[in-house]
Amino acid sequence: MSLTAKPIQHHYAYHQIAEEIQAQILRGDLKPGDQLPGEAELGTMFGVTRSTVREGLRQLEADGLVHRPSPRRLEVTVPQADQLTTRAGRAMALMQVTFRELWQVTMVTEPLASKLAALNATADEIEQLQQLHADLLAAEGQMARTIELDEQFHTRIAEMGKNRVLGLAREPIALLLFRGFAKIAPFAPQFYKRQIEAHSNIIAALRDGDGERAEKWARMHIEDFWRGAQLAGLEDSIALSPRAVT
Amino acid sequence: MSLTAKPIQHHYAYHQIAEEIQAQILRGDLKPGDQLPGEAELGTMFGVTRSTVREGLRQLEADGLVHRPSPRRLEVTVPQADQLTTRAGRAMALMQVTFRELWQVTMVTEPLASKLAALNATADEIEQLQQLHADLLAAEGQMARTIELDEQFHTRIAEMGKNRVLGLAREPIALLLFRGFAKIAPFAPQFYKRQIEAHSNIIAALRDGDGERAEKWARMHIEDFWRGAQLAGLEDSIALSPRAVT
DNA sequence: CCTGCATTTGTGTCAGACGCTAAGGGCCAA
DNA sequence: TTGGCCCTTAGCGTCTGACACAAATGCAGG
Repeated sequence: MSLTAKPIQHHYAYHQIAEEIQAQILRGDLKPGDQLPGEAELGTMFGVTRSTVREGLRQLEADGLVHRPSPRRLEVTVPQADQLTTRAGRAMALMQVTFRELWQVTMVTEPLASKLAALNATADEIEQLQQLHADLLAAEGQMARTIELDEQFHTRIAEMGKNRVLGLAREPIALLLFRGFAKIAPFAPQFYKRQIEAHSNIIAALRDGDGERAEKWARMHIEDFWRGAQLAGLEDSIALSPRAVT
Repeated sequence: MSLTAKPIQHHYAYHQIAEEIQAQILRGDLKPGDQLPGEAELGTMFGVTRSTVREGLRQLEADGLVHRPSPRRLEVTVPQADQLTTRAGRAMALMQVTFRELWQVTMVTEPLASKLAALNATADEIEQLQQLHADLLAAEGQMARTIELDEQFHTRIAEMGKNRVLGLAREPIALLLFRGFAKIAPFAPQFYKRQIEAHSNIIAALRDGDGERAEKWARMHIEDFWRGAQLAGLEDSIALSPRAVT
């Protein structure tokens, strides 16, 4: 009944080249930092023209598997998180995801991040977070700045949890959701205060290495956000006009 | 103290072209399904050669913003989830993430998926899930098949939750983690049974629309997985040799 | 009206060329 | 000897022009 028709990809030369180099990177034959031969040389190696090689390279470049520190050097690189973040963010924007969807996921990612941070953060990291919090205090009332610092605060906590998977997964989501604060703030000025209170309590919990408490306050913090969204009537509205992702 | 140096991107022509078209897509001027002009025409429009246009297009193609249904047609498309999944999976593999990292995140995503599924699934969807479960029963002892069906089972549940953000975020993670079952199974043959039990209970909870129970069983299911990983001594081992991601 | 063929159009790839800049090497001075 | 400067040059970004092949189109014939 279900015929899995998988149209064989055309074997375009440029595609094959990208594929081959990618394979060598994933296989470990090429390691991050390694420098690749020049385009001309690659051309002769693969038996194609430089133009063809270049098209393949553009694809690898877009994939984030290689990059050019300078136009002269072409080296292997490990995909950067922010690149994936942008891509995922763009996808979500184009999918027109709602605040509800973003919030539901954030309700589990941020508490987890806080819990992990409480268990793994160094005193030094907590100090830096405290500094960030001080900046937030100083920015009370300035919406754009507040949003930016809030993003940073949460990202920092996620980093402190020492879980790269969580970092990768939550970043684009948090970015989109927190940015929605811009639409919420006008309806709920008191949230500035509640945000500060929550952040303070999270920091305190981190200091005590109290995972549960950190988790709890993070959850309350995100719940607050939802109440704000409800006040603003944004629950099922689209989180972001795609243009803003750029 | 912190100097935010942002290296001005060189304004390579091919890059500008990709950027410009991308902007028009994100802005909504170009909608998914729209067909773009031929390469030659684009060339004259932007005042560059066809080669240059082509390099830009390769980048957009890799970004998943355009694709060719047939070599003759070039149309705008919304990024496909599986494409993002591959990319994220590749990144995690290259980062050499550990089972612990994957598991920690899965411990919150899968229960959430189950809960949402319980609240949003249609009877029809549950029926399909039941079918999948039957296949799993039939595959007892066959590891590769079991892993495949398990992946499908969880992905299906996530879809039933009607949260695209969660779907996007969890897919690459679940893929890597569940694939690790291959290394665990030999140490813990009893997990086949426990898996089936958990899946049965999740389905039952979905039938009753009981979010809490679905969540609880999902959590127990993933916890089981961790016990298996511990038996196999895999907690902090790298989840996957990058090659397997291809 | 539909079918089959011829035509046309656009892609994938090739070959060759040119300006410009960054990388690398040699030279001079400290 | 070592450090800094200049110069050469290799390599990138872009362009021009071309050709084969396949898909889309138009046309003729049944």
